[in-house]
Amino acid sequence: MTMTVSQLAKAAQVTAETVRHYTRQGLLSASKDPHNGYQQFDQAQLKRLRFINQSRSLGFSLKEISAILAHEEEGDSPCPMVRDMLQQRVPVIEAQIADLQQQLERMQHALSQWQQMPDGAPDGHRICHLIETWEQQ
Amino acid sequence: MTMTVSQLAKAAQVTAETVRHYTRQGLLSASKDPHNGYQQFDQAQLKRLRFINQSRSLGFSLKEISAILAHEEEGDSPCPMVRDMLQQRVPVIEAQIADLQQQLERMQHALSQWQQMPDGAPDGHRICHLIETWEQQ
DNA sequence: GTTGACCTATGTGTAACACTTAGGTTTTAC
DNA sequence: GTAAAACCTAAGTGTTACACATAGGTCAAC
Repeated sequence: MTMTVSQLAKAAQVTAETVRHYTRQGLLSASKDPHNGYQQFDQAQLKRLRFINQSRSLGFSLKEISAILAHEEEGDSPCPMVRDMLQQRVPVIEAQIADLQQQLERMQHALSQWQQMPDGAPDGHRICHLIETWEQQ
Repeated sequence: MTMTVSQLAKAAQVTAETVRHYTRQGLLSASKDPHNGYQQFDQAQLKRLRFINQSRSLGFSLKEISAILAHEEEGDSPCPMVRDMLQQRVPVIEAQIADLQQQLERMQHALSQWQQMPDGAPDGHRICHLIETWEQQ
């Protein structure tokens, strides 16, 4: 009932490299086949890996997931922590969206400003006048 | 009329580390004071650094800015290239915004699903039922 | 028995810096 | 006049979550 790296990877829809990475980081644990040194994973590790995937799709970093798993291993319910972490992340993501939207507006603004402007050959004074004479905001 | 690292940094509103980084990456060039080995920057480098800042606020990476500067040093106008690069980036940024918005919705959806759910103590079968029983999409 | 598909460990690369280490230099204040 | 504060150097490490490369050992099938 144990699996190798790539069997576990396939079962959880990730690459073998990802499984190795998580194992190196201590998010998954493996025993070793004494015969050939291959890593062996059991069903509990598959559950763990699926848990990691779910958590990642909620936006948690590997470090945060480590903390959640560690919390649980000490016998505490990580759920209140998880609620908190997710709630705290909401405004962060909202800020990231706002930043990107501003970025997009700057880009579109520049493009429309540039629509009527010629390219201009290099004259030794300017690098690219489109950029240098572009007015922000 | 030459400046040290931190004088240049101050003039362009960046940190001294940033100036050193750009210099190491070849985006800025410096001569050396033979007396003490300090890097010396002239006005052209200040212009270059301001150009880099403008470009970065348009979303160009250092690698792309390198390419723009190299293009210009060969006597070609980088302007057509700059237009192209910016136009190509627009849909990329739009996609990033869409991704983040989906992410935000997943998070908010999870939080509202969890509102009525108890935390649940660890039972050896579940890590955090909030996450494990959470339904995506 | 060899080919192809797997496995191992270790190291490197990605982006754009920030920070640290360990030291030399210059300026300022007392 | 000197000592501290503030600067400078080069080189290396850390950040994120893997992907990829290297050099080799293992296993299943034909």
